[in-house]
Amino acid sequence: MELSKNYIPGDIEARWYQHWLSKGYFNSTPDERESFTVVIPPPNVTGVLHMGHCLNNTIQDILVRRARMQGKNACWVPGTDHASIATEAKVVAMLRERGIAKSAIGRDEFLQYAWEWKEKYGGIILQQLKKMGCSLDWNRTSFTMDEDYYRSVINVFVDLHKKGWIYRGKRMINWDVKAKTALSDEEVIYKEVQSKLYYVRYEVVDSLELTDDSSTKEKEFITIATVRPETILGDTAICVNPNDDRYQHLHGKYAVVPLIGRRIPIIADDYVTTEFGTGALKVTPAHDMNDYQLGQKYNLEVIETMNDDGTLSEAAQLYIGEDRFEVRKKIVPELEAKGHIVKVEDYTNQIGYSERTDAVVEPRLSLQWWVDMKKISEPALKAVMEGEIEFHPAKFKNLYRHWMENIKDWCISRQLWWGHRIPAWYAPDGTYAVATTREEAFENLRSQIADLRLEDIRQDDDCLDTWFSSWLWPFEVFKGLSNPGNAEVKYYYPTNTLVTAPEIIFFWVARMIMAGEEYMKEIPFKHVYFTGIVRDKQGRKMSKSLGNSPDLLALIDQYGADAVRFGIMISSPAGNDILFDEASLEQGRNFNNKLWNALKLIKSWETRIEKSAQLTAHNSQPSSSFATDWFESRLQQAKVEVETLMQQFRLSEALKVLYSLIWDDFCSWYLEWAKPGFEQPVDPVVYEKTLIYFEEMMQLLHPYMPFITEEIYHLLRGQKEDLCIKQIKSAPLPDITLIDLGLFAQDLQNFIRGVRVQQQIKKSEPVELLTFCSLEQEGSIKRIEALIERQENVRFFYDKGIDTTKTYSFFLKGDMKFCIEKIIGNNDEYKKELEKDLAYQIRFRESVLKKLSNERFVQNAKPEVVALEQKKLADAEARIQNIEESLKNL
RNA sequence: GGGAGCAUAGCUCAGUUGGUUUAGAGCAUCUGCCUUACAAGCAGAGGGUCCGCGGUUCGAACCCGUGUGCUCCCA
Repeated sequence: MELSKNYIPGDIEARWYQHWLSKGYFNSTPDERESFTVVIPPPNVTGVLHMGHCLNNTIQDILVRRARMQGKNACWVPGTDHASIATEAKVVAMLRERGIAKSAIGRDEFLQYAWEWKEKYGGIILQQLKKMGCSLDWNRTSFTMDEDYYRSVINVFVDLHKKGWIYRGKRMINWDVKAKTALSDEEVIYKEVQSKLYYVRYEVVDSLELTDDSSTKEKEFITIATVRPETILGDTAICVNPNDDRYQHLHGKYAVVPLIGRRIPIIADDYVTTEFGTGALKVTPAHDMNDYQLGQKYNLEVIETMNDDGTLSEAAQLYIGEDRFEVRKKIVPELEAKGHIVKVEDYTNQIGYSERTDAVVEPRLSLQWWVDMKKISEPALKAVMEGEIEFHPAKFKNLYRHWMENIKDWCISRQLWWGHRIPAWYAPDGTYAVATTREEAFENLRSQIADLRLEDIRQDDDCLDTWFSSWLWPFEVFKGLSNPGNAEVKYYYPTNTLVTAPEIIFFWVARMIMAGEEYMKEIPFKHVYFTGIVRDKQGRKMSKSLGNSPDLLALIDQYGADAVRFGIMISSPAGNDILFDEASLEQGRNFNNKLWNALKLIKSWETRIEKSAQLTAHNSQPSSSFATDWFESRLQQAKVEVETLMQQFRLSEALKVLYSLIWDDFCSWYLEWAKPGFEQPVDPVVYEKTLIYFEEMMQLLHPYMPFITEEIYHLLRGQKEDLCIKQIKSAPLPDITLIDLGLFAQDLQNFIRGVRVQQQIKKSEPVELLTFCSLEQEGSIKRIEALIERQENVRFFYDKGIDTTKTYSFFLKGDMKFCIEKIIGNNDEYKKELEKDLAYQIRFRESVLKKLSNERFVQNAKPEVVALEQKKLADAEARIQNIEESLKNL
């Protein structure tokens, strides 16, 4: 079969993925083997594959494929997340395009459209994962709104409510006026914006009563600074710092709210900073987080001046029904006209925007459902701090602890329809019951309300935060809650490793641990591997709005999935952000090509295997025997290194080890050493061993680059079994002496090549290598002599002696010395070089001498360290002596 | 304002309990080569105030303090 000039990934990748699927390699059923379970962080049904998924899922696939090759029963569960807010937004937008308003069609019809949308687009991302080669068990594909899953979410709500851990409360929340929904703190993005700071003066009066004293004395004013003048209408106090001398005399007095004339108390609290603005703060408890707290403390009136869509309510008295930002524009001139504006300054501040709709977030009081986190979080903190669950890298433990120790209650209601509807039913008088069914809730309510009819009760319109369903993911994908104690959940849970982004350590990781502890009485996973955030070349986070996120499928088409996987892994240390650069994909493609060409070389040997008896006496060929023995040890060494690095989750470094093993050790050194001479036959032993080495390297590389490795494995010789499931054998201990001898051979060859370049000696011109060493050393050199002689076109001479009238280039290794006579070339340049080296060596010797003559060093340092310094000294002295000799002869 | 992390070659990063480190790798750069697997390649070369300052130590990229810069989280 003719192999193409370069590796072409397209067809090969599609073919192998189909083959693996048809063989069912990715499907897992419980058996007697050790399980290795990974659940995918369920991507949004709205999503398409982006670089973050690529990184995250490549890592999971590497772990899963390796586990599968190590004899474990690997099970990687795919699935998607219903993504309440994002999906609802997509469906609303789709309906709007068709001229349909969500409010016009009602809940049931809306949900029909939503399900349609989900069926049509929800699986796209999973299809894309196949392109990347992800070895997921597709029979297990789950969705957070599957029937059983849905019921489990509801049951958890009912259960936590029964335990008293879920409550209903009016709280200041982040309100998205566009989506008309509450947002969690994490869904708010703060941006720096240019605002105006308005200084507004309020008249001061002595009492709450409307006594007309304006004529008798001069009016007094207090000036506050605000960026939100439209909220003045909801003011219920002015607050100053108790120690602020400017306002001492105003404590206990009242201020008059401009335009509407309401009288509000002037209170003192050290929450107020004297330096900011005028040192006087207007307090609007219904529309500011901090003001709300002040309001609670001083029992202030709460006036909600805003509707859920950001327009002003009747309670505002003015501008009713107009948008908050319109009102801001209008109220300023009116205040100005009435003499209330003192001055206006430019001001830069942080304003919260909705992550989903980009609307300015409005702090708003709302009746929401909450989980009391203090009760449920304790075991989850312990599990991580005591190391039952390991974080990689461990630095995220600190972050986790800080959050868990300062945990706030979790607002779990969302004013949306797409999701798990809150199982609470209300009687007309507002009494409510939480239950799994309407009937159950009705029974409960009827015991409290005499003449209640079933049709009178109404279910809560809101649905639950998406994270309230995904925190059950690691066990509910095995129906751990809907079918408790079933064989699958027993076998697969706890899962082994979770791979996710540090951004969702609180939303998801922490909460999964809580749910696992609460409902399975066991941690959900043993290891959490945090990937970095994928950024662009300039370090900006990849986002749709910046348009800096490359089209992953196009990249796969261009470079191949293996190259993309390589590119993203080679520069991706755990927990560090990765700066995505297409150059690394190119490196991946080049690596593919290197592998392909090594394959071509070895295939070309197939027809040249020497079958006659004279060559089968393998031992009579010391050079190829050395090459195979050396590489065997080198391969074993790398295998051990890879195993160690993988265990530490240092996947990027393990890949670097393999890259260097294959490119440098195998292609650059081994193949050159083992290569037969021009038109020479191939030693069958060398050929056989080369195949074994190549196969083993493909096996080690397979988790990273599954497609090309499988392809090469099959092309090397007609294999019946697939690499995908071939079990990795543990490596015997490598022979370090052999590895060192190989390194020495490489150094020596590099020296010869350097001399050739420097002296402009052509490769075709033979060179004499004068060798000075002991008899014992000569034994070792003999092992590498032939291959160096052939590859570098040199001849070794052991007893020729040196002609002291000539100059030489030399190479020292311990007390061995190798010389090549200087034939031509610029003597001045060579002299300069030698002098530079001499100066360096002398300085180096001095520094070592200084150390060794320091008594305290010799006394305190470990003997090995001292011995090492002594060896350094000896080496330096030998070098100096040789350089001086050479200089003398110049 | 509170907390955390990071700073090593042009870029991305290794550097394990302080001693083969007057510091490594990959990529990029420069020079020479279409050499019988590979120019998506081969052979060579250059490139560093280990962020600044101070301390501990016989010895510091590494430990301690401090300053600066960047990033993130919380408010």
